Amino acid sequence: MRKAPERKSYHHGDLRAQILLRSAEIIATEGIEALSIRQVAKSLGVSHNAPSRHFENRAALIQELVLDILGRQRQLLMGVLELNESQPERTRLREALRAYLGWCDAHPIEAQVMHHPDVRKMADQRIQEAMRNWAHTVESLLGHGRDEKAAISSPALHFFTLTLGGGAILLNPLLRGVTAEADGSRLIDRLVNEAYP
Amino acid sequence: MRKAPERKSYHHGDLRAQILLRSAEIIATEGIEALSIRQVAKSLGVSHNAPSRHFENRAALIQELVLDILGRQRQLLMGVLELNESQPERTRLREALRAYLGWCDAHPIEAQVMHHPDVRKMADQRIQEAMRNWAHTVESLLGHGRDEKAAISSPALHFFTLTLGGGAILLNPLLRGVTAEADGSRLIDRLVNEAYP
DNA sequence: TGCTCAATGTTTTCAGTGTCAACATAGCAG
DNA sequence: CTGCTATGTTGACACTGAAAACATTGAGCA
Repeated sequence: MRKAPERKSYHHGDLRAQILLRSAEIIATEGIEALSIRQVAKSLGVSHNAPSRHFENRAALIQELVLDILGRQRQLLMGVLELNESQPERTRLREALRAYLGWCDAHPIEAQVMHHPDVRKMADQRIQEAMRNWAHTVESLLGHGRDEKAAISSPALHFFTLTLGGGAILLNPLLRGVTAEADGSRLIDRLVNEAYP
Repeated sequence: MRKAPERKSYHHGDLRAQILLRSAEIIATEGIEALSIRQVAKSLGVSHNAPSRHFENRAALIQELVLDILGRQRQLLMGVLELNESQPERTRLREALRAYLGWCDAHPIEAQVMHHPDVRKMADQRIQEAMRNWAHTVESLLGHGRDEKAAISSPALHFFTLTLGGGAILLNPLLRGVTAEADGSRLIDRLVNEAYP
């Protein structure tokens, strides 16, 4: 039994997973821009270039993390969908918005990840598909079967506006300062009440 | 007669202004993350460290540019305010939202600047004041005298949500792709109609 | 068993970044 | 004219991501 930080076995065996874990930690605490491949490698006791065997470049690593975050967001929405299945549409939307904003408040940095420049530019197939799934979930929330080709429905579009706008206010200290509403849950209440009164 | 990009006069005389101009160009075309102090210096035919005499660090330079952008956004809103002074409140909000989203569509990168990580963190006095002025303008649009201390009014908060949410959809290729609404002005129409029907 | 080879890590190198400190020049104030 | 200060230059440092060449390992195969 060797000591904890050892791992002198050349082949780490678990490096890819470890990189993802550590990177997720850093993103969640310091934001994407603080994520440095070299630093992650160092903190895992591995050479600075080892990660390149598992992720072609920095963007590829970030993308993997973003996919995970999008997946969890979708899980959240689907949970709300199930919980309020028997409720009227407006109630479902209201609770979904509240849930989303609550999640933003609880995971501020991860919630921002979608809007990060490094991510916004990603044209990758899997990311786009994840986004479409997100939309699909919302349309389900509205009881529509989402037609993949057709433009998004108006209630869903409006719901998107409200989630993204609310999230932006909640998560941007500059914007939030303007509202002069210090308490997070109070701000969320107001946002939700204005959105679906 | 030396070559064209001359200016060998050691003292450039106008460097600060030139830096701001060139930086604004770069930001507007390639985004903030593409802005490199060294590159700007080089393109102005000046040593890599010359800008440091005018801007303490990169953040200080960016801040100056952001202040300018925020100022122009506010001008835009105030223009709408004047144009629709005699209109009912709902019409004014509607036109203000349309103007804002139109501006986002026309200046996509600058419109994003507020949400950039480098900017979001800025706690500087002048930035915060600029944001408050922005809010103040919106409250004026609503005919309220804005009380500096009090929390933002609900219609203004909702207006913020709609602008920021609409902007996010409009400006994020990922999100915009989900709407399956290719045409910008058509998307804006739908957003505005949903927001203030 | 022993060999080979692909997967995985390491080392080295390069170009680019922001920032700091030391130095150079110019132009203005006395 | 003299010096001082604002402004530019040069050089160095510590980072970063990326690519190329090299090393080790273990798994599959003869």
